[in-house]
Amino acid sequence: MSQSTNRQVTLKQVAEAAGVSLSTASRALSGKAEAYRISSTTEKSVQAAAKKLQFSPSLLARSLRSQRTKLLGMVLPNIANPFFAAIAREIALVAEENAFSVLITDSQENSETEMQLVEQLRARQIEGLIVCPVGIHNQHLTKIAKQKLPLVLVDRGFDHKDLVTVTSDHRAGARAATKLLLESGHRTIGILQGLPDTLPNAERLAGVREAFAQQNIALDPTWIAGNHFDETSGYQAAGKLLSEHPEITALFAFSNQNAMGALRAAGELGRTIPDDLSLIAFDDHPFAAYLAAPLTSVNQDVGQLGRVAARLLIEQIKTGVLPEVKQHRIPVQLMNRASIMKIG
Amino acid sequence: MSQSTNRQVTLKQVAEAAGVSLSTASRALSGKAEAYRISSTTEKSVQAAAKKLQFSPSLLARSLRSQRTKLLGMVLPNIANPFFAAIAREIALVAEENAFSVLITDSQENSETEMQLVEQLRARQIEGLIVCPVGIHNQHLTKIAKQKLPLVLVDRGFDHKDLVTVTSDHRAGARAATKLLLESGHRTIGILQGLPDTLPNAERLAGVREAFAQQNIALDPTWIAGNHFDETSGYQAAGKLLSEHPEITALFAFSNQNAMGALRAAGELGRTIPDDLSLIAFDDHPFAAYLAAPLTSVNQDVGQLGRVAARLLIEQIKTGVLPEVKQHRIPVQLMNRASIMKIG
DNA sequence: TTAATATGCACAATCGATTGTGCAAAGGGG
DNA sequence: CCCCTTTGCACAATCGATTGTGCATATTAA
Repeated sequence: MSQSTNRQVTLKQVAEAAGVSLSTASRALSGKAEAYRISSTTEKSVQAAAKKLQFSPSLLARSLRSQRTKLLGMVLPNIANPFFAAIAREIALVAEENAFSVLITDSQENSETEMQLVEQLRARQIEGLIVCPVGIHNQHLTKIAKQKLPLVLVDRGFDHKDLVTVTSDHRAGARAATKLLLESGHRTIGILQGLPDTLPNAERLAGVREAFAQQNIALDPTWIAGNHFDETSGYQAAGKLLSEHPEITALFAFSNQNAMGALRAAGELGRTIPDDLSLIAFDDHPFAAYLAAPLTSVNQDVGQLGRVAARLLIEQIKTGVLPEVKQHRIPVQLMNRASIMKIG
Repeated sequence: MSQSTNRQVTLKQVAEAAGVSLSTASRALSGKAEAYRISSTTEKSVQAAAKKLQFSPSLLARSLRSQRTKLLGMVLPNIANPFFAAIAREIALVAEENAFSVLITDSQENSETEMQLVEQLRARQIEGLIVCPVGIHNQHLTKIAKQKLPLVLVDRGFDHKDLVTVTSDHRAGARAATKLLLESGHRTIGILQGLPDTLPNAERLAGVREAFAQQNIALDPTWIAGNHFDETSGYQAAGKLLSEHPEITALFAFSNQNAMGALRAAGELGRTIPDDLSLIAFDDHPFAAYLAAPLTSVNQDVGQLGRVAARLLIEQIKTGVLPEVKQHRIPVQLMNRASIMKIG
């Protein structure tokens, strides 16, 4: 007897099968029998009917009535990027534990698209929103926050005190990485930066500058190149820096994709790592240890990044109030492998 | 004048602001003015009111009434795996183009979890479902299909004629990879397999056997080891094979994670690639070209995998009928790099 | 035996939209 | 000038659940 009903089983059918009213059926199934004085006989017969009919309540209807969708929205610049994918995963898992579902969307690193996606998600009555912003504009996000929709920013934040934000400690990471290069004797260091004007990029640059300042060494602004966190930018910036400044002995890539581009450029220019060129990167990567020169990198704790963000959001939804601490910095870890050579 | 209303703007408010009834407002905003003989004066005043109030219709209410949620469900074994993340991305983008949103969930490679997630998604009244099955059980999926919920399987399918499935041509890929090893002179080849009893694994094994048979060479079953597509399985299987069969000159890893494990094991056993050991892997990877020995691999077309699946699903939803062709095989590509050494 | 309380459940409103139908007022033909 | 058609819009049901309230019947107390 295979049942191939297309149509959903509704509460009404369950109620009829059990010979009770809609309201009684609803209460019997949602554990409110006692509170509404439904006899346990009735309660059980409703439950039996529900089981027999394989009743599964429409979350759509429930959400409309209760004004609670148990839906979370998420906007990422690129789902396929392992870094964001890992964050998405943690968030999805924490959400699942709390009976939330997650609508995951991809802004394609485009601020316009990001805004549209945010609006679409709002139209779906999400209860909370997690965004890894492209990082250029933020009016649409402050607007969301003003309208009291719980919001958490991850990875890329803004210099905005009221927005709940979870980021890695970009500055400390960049400082540590730069310090390592300087202590290894490097004096001319090329910086492959990501998207300018974003907070992570600015903070990483600040970290670099701090490390230089601490050692009383000058940082030449022309050693900085790049305009995106992607492979192409890394490739072009590395090519430019290495040809314009042959004296460069080390590169600091601001993302693992930038590092990939640098590897490609270095290969084409005949410079092998670490012998002819040292390389350090922000963002660890599963394969980093197996590269021709195992890549020394600043490891972001993506798991923690995602979990903290998810918890902050869900807490906000449950309590209805903003967390006291708005800015959360997750420590990073320097993975010292073998892509840096001591010189001098 | 910053408006910080928490409450949603509803159609009712728009109707009142424009001085018309709910039904008129609805029709004026959904382009049905002409069909229902709403004067263009009225139409415009409603639209103006909607704009002024920043009205955005509740998709929840609309969905309940129209029985169309514009929601897709997706279940992946591991969102953080770049392979699945890339598929997810393509699907999300195609969905977006067609005004669908996607609920993405993570089964954690667990068949039980997968079934639960499928049920949860159904409760949300999704209009279609894409699953990359863990691959062990399929009753819950055939049941879905029987109930006429559009369903597409990606990557891992089942030997089930009625389920719409999009997979890489595992068999041809494995055959090509094996053929390459054999033609390079390797005769003792270790196979690092993935999850046994799954279709991709079975098909890849079949491809391996075909290649051996074509060259009239015997394949010793004890050369096959491994029980998962993850790094640990690759590590353990490689360790086992290399110690039990020191005569092995080449490994064929059935996933890039298996390959990572193999790299680790080989490193610990002091065998360098490709000099002391050749390696080929299923699944390309962004970093594969930069490994110590640039990894020769069978490249799956993840973009195509995702796009074809998404289109098949949406087509199914729109037309209401199953596609004529149910089994779709996406060609794979052999990326010949430098992890294989010719011998003999 | 009667009034007061407790028990058990149904009625109906509601969430926010969509849509079939009905009823006025305006316009046109004879 | 009257009847009929068209124009323009409102009323009310509906999707599938949740929930406040009200009304019987059963039980207990006096």
